[in-house]
Amino acid sequence: MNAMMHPTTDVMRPIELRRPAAPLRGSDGGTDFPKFASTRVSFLKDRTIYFEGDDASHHYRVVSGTVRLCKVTEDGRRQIVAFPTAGDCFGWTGWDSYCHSAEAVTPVVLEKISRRSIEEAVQSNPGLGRGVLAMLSDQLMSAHNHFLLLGRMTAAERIAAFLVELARRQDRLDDEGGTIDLPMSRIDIADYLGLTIETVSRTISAMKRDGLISATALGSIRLGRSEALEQLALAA
Amino acid sequence: MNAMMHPTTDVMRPIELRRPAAPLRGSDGGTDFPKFASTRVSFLKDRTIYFEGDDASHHYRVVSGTVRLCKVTEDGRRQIVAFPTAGDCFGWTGWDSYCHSAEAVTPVVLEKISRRSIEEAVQSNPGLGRGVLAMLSDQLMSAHNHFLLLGRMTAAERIAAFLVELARRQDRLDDEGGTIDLPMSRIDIADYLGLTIETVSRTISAMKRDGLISATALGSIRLGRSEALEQLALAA
DNA sequence: CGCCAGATTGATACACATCAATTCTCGTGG
DNA sequence: CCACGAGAATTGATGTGTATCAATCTGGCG
Repeated sequence: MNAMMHPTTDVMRPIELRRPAAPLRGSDGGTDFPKFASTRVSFLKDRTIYFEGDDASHHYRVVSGTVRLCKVTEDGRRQIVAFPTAGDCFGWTGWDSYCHSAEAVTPVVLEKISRRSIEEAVQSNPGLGRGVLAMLSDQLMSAHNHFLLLGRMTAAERIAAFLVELARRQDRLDDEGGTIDLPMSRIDIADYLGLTIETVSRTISAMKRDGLISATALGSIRLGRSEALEQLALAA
Repeated sequence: MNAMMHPTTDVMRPIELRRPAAPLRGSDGGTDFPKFASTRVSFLKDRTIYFEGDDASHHYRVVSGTVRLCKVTEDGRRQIVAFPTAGDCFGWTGWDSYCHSAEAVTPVVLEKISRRSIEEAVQSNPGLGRGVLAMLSDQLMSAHNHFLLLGRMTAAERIAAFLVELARRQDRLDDEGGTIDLPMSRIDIADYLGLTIETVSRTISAMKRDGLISATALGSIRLGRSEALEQLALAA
């Protein structure tokens, strides 16, 4: 387990498609994060949005698509920290540089907000700060839940928790037999859950055998009796 | 691994020793968290400060001692989320109730700040919000680092990272042969690092054999050649 | 001095990692 | 439209790091 497991290198530089600014947009899904003046940018699948260590000049909000935030050790071990999707924010930091990299899992469209403009806006309008605060609090809480997953849950429980989380975020938890999207690869899932691809694959296969889930195509999964999954995911 | 590992139940109710309020205190260690009007409270070792699910009415700042923040599953598996010490804050949440419990590892003295007073203060003085923001950002970054530890590091690496973290927080990293405090039990360490007591114990013993560390008494450890430890802890 | 919770150490089990083929998927070009 | 190729996913065989079970040891305290 010690040595490198799935080295993931990425030497592609982001390509930014500058679009006309669309300041103070209306409200689409996600949290009630305040609306700042923003620029639209797009990234192709697997392109890097920023690298760990880059100057943390901007904050992002996902308009569409899925992003992955990664930390990588010197010897190539990778841990995915979050999968922001439509409505989610990322790239906020109290430091000068990002402490993880951000990559496009699917083609993505983002709102890019300069750090300075946020700081100025918050300065002049304290109410805005609350939105940022709420966002950070939520992310911290999710992080703490993920601690429990990474530190104390079995492979099956991690997968179940992951699927339930996805279903919830896609509003498909209550749909019986609802089909959820799995936009990311097995490697991404493994690196998010602290497992290997093989274990992820085997566990998903076992769940299919047991009738917990079924799949038509790769990249989507149907939940059969989601209660059983929630049971496994157990939460607190 | 599935079933309960080290069930930890705590049915003690907090005992609060109300002291004269000491509002707007001077600056002692830790981050530059703004000073709000606060009440001093003390807790004996192993007393619970609040339970997960309790009404999140207050925010805390550690004056002295060490606290542990815990999440526990139904079947008794526990994950410690952080060990706040002097200067650190905890208990902030965007929700109505706490999403983890807080317990005194050692006897502790805390500053207790009502949630409302923070919100009012931030409302009237936007500058204060920045301090809270910085605190949350820092905690989120630590959380992401801990992801890497829980998801991708070996037992030896986790212990090394833990000791280096402690040494750094106690400003003993550069002291050659500096002695650091280990105020928490092996169980606490295990539940923080996602291991078992036995593995923690074995790993520490091995490190002693290898001359990485040495110990005079339980509860304190001397680092012999901290570079080797930092090497193991590898970070990003 | 003897008790007892916590820590250490030992023997063994097992969940997941690792190594190694196969088999799918899906984009591409004939 | 189908054959082809390549990367991704699955499946199998085996290894190993850590959990589990079980004593034994240690150190603080009445």
